[in-house]
Amino acid sequence: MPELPEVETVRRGLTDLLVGHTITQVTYDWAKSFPGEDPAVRRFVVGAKIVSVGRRAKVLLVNLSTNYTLVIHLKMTGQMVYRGEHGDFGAGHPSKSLTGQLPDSSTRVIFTLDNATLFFNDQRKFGWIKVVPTPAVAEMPFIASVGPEPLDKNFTFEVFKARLQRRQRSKIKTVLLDQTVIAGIGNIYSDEALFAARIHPAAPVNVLTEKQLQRLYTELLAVLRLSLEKGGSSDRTYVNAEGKKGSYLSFANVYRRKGAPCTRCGTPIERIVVTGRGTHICPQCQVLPGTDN
DNA sequence: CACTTGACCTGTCCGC
DNA sequence: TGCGGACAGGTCAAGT
Repeated sequence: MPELPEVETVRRGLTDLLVGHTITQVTYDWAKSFPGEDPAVRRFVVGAKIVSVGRRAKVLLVNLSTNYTLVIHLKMTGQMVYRGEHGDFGAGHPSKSLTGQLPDSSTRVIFTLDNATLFFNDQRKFGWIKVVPTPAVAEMPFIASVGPEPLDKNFTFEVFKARLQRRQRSKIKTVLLDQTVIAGIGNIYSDEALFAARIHPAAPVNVLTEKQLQRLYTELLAVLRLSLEKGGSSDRTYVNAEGKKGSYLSFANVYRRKGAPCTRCGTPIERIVVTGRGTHICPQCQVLPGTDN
């Protein structure tokens, strides 16, 4: 479930650890995870120096000196974990790491660097790495169609409102999860932002008042910023570039708290399904417009 | 076009 | 203890 705060945390970690270092070898054990047969790998990845690490929505962009980019999507269980040449610092901190000795059974791709090793682990194999000429990244369909970054300073309330207006009749949670509307929001932060703004996730956009939209905008940015500060959310498998968990979930009000008392009113949190997604609400604080309970 | 469902995968958890 | 099934949730493709 890496969403914007988790991917951004990984990006920052990789920037500190990788920039300036050279990829000397790449191995992989799952073809859908990495285009190992593509000649571009041998020509433009092996031997390349890492010049910067970027992010767009939930996608990591590792830019290489060859003017190629590793485009990485972690999907639900992907990890990019760095181990220095002195080896396994995760093992010394078992309570803070989800990864012990690497590689392990979830390791899909191994990047050998001049000074270290970088592991792409992905238990469920949904994630992927593509090798793309850097100027072509912007033309990749997902990148070309993705919405604005919510933590950019240009992302004002007016922009937020205008983006939502494209989907007036859709359920607000479904719209928040749509990457072409706003970049980087997934199940955790949509549930948390809607709770904080006291909006029912199944409410259609066009029934929301200006005041509710204002609250949603404010709370959405607040939960993203708080999570970034806490190093993201580690539900099951998420770890940062050093193999360590984030602590945001201990601040979550509804996500994965089914049955626990609402932090605002004490009512037990419920789990419902909205557009096929597990969704967490306080049935007291988040009332669907047009209903009385 | 808007919206929903299924596919992609594996590990965990729950009930019997 | 073992086993079946539900569940986790990001994105794309296919179906209604």
